[in-house]
Amino acid sequence: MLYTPMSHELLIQSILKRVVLSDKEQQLVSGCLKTKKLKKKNLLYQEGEVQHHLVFVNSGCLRSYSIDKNGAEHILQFAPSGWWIADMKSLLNAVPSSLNIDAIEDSEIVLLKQLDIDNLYHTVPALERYFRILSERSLATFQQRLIDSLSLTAAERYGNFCERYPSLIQGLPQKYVASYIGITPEFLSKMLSQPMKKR
Amino acid sequence: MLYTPMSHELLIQSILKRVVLSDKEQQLVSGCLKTKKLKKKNLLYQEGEVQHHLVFVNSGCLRSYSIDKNGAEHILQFAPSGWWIADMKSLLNAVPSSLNIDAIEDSEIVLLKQLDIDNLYHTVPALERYFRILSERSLATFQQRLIDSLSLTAAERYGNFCERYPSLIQGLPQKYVASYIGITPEFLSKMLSQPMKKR
DNA sequence: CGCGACGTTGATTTGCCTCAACGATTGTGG
DNA sequence: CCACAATCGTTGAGGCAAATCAACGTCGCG
Repeated sequence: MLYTPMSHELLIQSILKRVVLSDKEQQLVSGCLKTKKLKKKNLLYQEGEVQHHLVFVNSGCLRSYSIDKNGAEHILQFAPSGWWIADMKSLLNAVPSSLNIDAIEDSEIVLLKQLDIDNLYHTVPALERYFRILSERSLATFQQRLIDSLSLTAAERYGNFCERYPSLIQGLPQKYVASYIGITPEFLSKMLSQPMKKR
Repeated sequence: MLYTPMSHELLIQSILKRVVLSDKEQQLVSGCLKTKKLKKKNLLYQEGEVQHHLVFVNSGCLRSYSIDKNGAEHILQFAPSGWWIADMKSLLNAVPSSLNIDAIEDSEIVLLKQLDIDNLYHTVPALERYFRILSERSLATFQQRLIDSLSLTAAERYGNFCERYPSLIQGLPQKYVASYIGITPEFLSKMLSQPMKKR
């Protein structure tokens, strides 16, 4: 008798929200998953390593970020509970990543190897639809974010961030928000103390 | 007796490079395609319209761009021959687009309705794999571009652009390159006239 | 030919960064 | 439970990358 471990529940639910999986198919997916705990500030992946896993967040929150030549961090993505995170370039091409991924809170995560995903596409065809949908939606999000970074001021980008991720803001250090919208913590602090300009 | 119009050849080839399609399946896809010619500077989609089509470029070159509140254009994407282009947010959610799409050269394009795509996923399952792969790769590209825009200087971004799209540069007005990498045409001109700093 | 789009150049401005110093808060080990 | 260090946010002075505005030369094209 097979069963699905508790720590895979959230991930399976995420899939079932988008596509239909038989019990058997759920087992096949579940069989490829590895659960892991990650303490706050601990690195999962470091710049220079090849990232072989898609990462699903059960609880807590991760972030991916690059470090520029001056040592400054630039956050590409936050991944709270229920979200996936990965460096797609490294994952797809099996090349060394230029991103770091770490936990910003104590977290429980689920790892899925890219190799296993490619196999699962044959045994669980619906999974291909799931990841197509996910990729498309993620693509839409990154397109929008790039447009914003090209055409909006820092204050407007901050406003957008607050609107789009109101729940993330709670307990998130300001300097992470600054890094995400592409400004320094000092400048964000000054922005917030001023009499809130338009937008 | 069915056959595939010439103007669908390049698109079908693009699919066959990634997945296997039977003759019958090729016909099914081909049956949903609409070819169209677009003269230089002519708009295909305008800000505020809902974009219902994925667009494949047979020849020529298109661009997608937003216009900010000061009237400045910001180019999100170039699409030369063999590339797809669309505003994913508008396409997926059927909401008004914030992007314009126009031709920067006389072009021939092929249109594919989002509704037809969704139907084709049932009759041509391999198509789902094709678009999954495309979305993932596009996602990787946009992730990288966002990292670059967060962590690199204008000169470095220009260098990257030249490395990544050497063939695009030919005949492309400088102001479009400037808009793509997120600077003004004046500043790009000054950068290029100066004794080429590091990188 | 003449007009409009493009690139160039210079003077000036500005949005955001850098560096440095300083409280406040958190958390940690003794 | 306190003392101390580390982390975080704040504030100020000064600096720089890139924008703005304007003028001008050139080229391609109708």
